[in-house]
Amino acid sequence: MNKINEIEKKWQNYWDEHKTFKALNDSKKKSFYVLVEFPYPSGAGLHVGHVRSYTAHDAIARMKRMQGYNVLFPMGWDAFGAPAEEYAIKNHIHPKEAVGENIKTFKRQMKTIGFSFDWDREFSTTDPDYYKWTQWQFLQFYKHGMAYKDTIPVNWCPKCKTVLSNEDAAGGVCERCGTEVEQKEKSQWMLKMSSYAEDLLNGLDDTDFADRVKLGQINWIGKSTGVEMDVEIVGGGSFQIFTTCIETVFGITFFVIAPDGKLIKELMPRVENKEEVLKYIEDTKKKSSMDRTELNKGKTGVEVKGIKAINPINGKEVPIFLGDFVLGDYGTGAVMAVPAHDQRDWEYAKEHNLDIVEVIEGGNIEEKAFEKYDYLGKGCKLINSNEFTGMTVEEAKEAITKMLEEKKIARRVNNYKMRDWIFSRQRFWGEPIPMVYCEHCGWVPMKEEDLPLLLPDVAEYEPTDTGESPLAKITDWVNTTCPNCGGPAKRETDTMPNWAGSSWYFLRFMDAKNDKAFASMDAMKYWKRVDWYNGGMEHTARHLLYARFWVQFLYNIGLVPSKEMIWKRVSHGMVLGSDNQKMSKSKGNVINPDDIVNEYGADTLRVYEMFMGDYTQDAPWSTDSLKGCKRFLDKVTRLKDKVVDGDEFTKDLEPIIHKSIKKVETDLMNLGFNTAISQLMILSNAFDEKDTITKADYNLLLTLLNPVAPHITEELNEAIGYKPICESSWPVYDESKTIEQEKEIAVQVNGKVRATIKINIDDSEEVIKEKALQQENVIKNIEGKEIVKVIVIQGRIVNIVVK
RNA sequence: GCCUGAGUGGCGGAAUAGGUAGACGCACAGGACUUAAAAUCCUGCGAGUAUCAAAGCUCGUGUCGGUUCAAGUCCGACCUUAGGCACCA
Repeated sequence: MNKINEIEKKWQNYWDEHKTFKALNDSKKKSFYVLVEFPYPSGAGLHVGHVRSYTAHDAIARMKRMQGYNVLFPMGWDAFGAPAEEYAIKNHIHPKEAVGENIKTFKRQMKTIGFSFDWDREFSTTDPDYYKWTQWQFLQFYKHGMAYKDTIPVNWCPKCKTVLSNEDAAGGVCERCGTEVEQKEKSQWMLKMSSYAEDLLNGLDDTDFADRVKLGQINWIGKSTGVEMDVEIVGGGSFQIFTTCIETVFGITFFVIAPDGKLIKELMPRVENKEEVLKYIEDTKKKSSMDRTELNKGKTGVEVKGIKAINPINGKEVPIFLGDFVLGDYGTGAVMAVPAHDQRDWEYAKEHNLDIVEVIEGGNIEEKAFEKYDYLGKGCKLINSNEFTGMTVEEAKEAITKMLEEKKIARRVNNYKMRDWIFSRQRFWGEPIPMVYCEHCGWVPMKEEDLPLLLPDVAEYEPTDTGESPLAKITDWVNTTCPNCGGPAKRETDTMPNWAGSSWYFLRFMDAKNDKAFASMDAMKYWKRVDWYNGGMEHTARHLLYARFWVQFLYNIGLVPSKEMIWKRVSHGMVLGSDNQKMSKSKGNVINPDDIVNEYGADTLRVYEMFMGDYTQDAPWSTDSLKGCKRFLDKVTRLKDKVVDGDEFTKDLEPIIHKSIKKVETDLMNLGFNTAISQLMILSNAFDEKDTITKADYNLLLTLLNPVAPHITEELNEAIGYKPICESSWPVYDESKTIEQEKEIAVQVNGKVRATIKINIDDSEEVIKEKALQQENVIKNIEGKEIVKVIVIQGRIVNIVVK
């Protein structure tokens, strides 16, 4: 162990022994809750990317403590999940053990880097004491009608043998293994998240998420406002369609319905070409969602013969088609097709030789559809639309909707892309779903007092070929009695998705040891909310949405104090390899934080990761740059030799000192970590130019640097005989002292800098003007020209406009 | 296709409400100290042009226009690039 590591160890022990970072639930101080996403403890150990965001928020936590806040900065483990299970299958080690080992490694690494977590609140989502409450909350969802079983076509990964949520199957491939996803009918637990769509949208107003985060949420929820319209079928019956472009209703030349929807099943008895239709339905099922969403594959479909629909606006009979571009689970599962004004419909019409009727003028429908993106807001007018002809699109939209509403054949509705949350996984390494199936009573929830429902030890981790969880093989666990009638019953063998445990963990941190409730109302009221939550960009859509949904539900049943429990959400950029590529074993560009700590020390690693660039942006690793940060810390260390007694700041260092306090403080709170460090470098350089500095000067520099480099600063501070920085207060700057008396400003002639002048802060505009006009190079440049005006911006610039 | 970012030296990146573009750091070059190396210190470092040397001058923040006394910053069109969403009616 080198000298640096010894010093770092010394202070880490000091913090441990003194419980320096313990957050109190009964404090009179103002609360401040900083949260970094708890990691999945993978076998690879801590990534330098973790170090970046943890250091950033560690610095904020440390500063806030010094500013007198009771700071909660917790850490835990999101340890359920497929990777641990994959690892178990491969190596025949129980995930519990593998995860336990990984957690040990992560924790050791975090400690050597000196993060100021309150380790007394540590837990893992896999602890029965924790997942007991995850299960308990599931029961609340169930009891309030928010959890239900449904047989639905779901995304099925043939390799992982599991069902994937739409989110996990994004792009038609399994997020985990990249295998193409198939469609399979399965009975699944679902959470009625879609009923919270509007609330989740509105709730964003009660948060301080970064704009790009809010937009991510909004996009994911995917609200569209439109009209639902009834369509009569010739010879009886009707169905509904949803459209956002009711203004094009006169352009309907056919309807398209979803092959996986309910409507076609109802119509089946009347279909003339049953065989053809059934084949198409089967084909659609076989297609993975990859094929189905492939844009350039052409528009397949078959006509549903023997059934015609009536366009409600003009009574015209039009054909009905089956097309797999229409989704059974969005809107009504049926659409009106207006090929003149929708590219998708246009292509379908071309492929199947259907009429194209133009109803909005301004495009060239011979070539392609004239779509809403093209015509909206441009004053385009309707044609071929009876009494609506001549109206602008915007007028017609309203007038047609009104007319249809009056006739009671249409209503204004909203639709959301966000679906209900598929909550079942056919996996072993997850929270067991505390439900029991009884022949007599159906699905019955377990009694709350019987929780937790422990995950049994299994010998085989592989999912069964039928896609059931390995739990299904443990018959003495599966067979149980019905909590309702006492008869024989079977347990649910599916487990919860990985997102479950992470949807409420931030509440548990507020009261981590509570065995009466997931967290007490008092504790939640004291901490109020997560003041600042940081995580990866990849989690800003889903995890955040799930967590917000979970909280809103708990709020609605009176279990949490507010509807939104996360105030500010920011996300960090990735740390890339030095080749500007994502770090990966195969590319050989991975940096192990342990190596850096051993060679350069934790403080250097911390300073470097804060200095490397814009926190919200990706940044490549550079060992050279890291060395530069080591040099900076060495310089700070050497400054100790210049220290002389004195408990006041050196007079002429005062402006830069006060400026530095201000800049470091505001930059840290605005994610400007790199500029905060650069200010500290400037301050050190200013100290270095002096022959001597006072203890007060030095202590100030160390205090400002402490949040980022907590070990070395404590050591140096101790050496000059001051009490530990972690037990001291953050300095307060004096605004009036940040202003420098003398300043150099530029003098421009016609916007071009021609000279600089020194001005005094008290100089009047006249004095400055005069000074500027006396400059040699200014005189040269205005010679023989007429001065139109002289612009003086106090303390900034002089611009002389000449002709 | 839609929605977000981002384009600034050799490199990472600075530039609060438009006001000296390139802070701070890295790399590089020259010098000092040293028997030597490391460490440290000093100087230079956007391009071009001028000069014995300097001052100076011209150009320069992805491209083309515009607004302004003044544009990296504001407006309009576009290009490149990263990410998200995507047959969502």
